[in-house]
Amino acid sequence: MRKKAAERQSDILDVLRACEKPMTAYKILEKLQVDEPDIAPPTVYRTLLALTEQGRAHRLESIKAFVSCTCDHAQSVPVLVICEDCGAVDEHDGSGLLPKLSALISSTTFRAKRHILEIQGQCSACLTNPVN
Amino acid sequence: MRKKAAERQSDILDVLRACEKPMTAYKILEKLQVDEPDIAPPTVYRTLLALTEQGRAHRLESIKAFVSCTCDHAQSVPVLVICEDCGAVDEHDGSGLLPKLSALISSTTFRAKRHILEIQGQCSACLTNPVN
DNA sequence: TTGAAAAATGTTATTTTATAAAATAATTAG
DNA sequence: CTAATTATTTTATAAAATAACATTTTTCAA
Repeated sequence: MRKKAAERQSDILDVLRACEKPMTAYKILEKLQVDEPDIAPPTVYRTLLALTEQGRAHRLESIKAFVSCTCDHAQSVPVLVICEDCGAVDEHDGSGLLPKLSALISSTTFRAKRHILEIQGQCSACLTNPVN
Repeated sequence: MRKKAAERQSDILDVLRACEKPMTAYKILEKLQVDEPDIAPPTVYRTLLALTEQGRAHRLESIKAFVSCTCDHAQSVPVLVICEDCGAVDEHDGSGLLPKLSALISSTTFRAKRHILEIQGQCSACLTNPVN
């Protein structure tokens, strides 16, 4: 019995939500394989592609991992703040940056399709409690 | 006879500059192997790490490739604009975005170490001349 | 209905990207 | 010098991603 795409998508979102930290595609695969041992990488990648296109999940390009979206899925400029120490990720809406961003590149009349904004550093918890 | 790190770094920068488009680590490796057939991936990755830490090259996280820096190497916020069609990359200085960016995340007192700003879309040349 | 075409999903195998660990060479302090 | 340290290379493998093909499901015209 095969699953519908929508069901796979919510399965994967459940996995992402169950773990507060970002997960790699292969970590997600492992979790899914507990119940369905025959799932293979392309299934996970295809589903993650659909989820990110819908804005229901985000791909953290700089660390090759995924998180579920915690903001408005329709937002165009997610800003993903990643703690290098504990791995926690916080999401913000960066739409307010768009005017400045387009001003930066306006001279080249570039048509922007996707904005990738990731900030790496230390979160307040890890700054307070350096051992982690 | 082995090469000094500085020499490797300028070799790789030369390779990057010779090709205006971004190059993957393995493409760079191929070019280096023309002259030095025994070079292996770790040498390339180690050198690229040094170059990116110095700000003399940038890693395009969203396309897993590298370009030489064309702006001020000391700048803290490179904005890399990537054309999805022709692959060309343009670099801008995004330091002006810092106030707004930190305002976005100030509530969490996050200590930012690295800003990743990449914009994907179509450059003016590809918009004008759709076939590419 | 039904079965041919299209769309969605699954499977196998491979490619691409990246790094761990061990080996070797160079450098430096005593 | 030469032992200890550091830097670099080499070998091997791990991790991430996708191509190509196979199968199943759905759709919809006849």
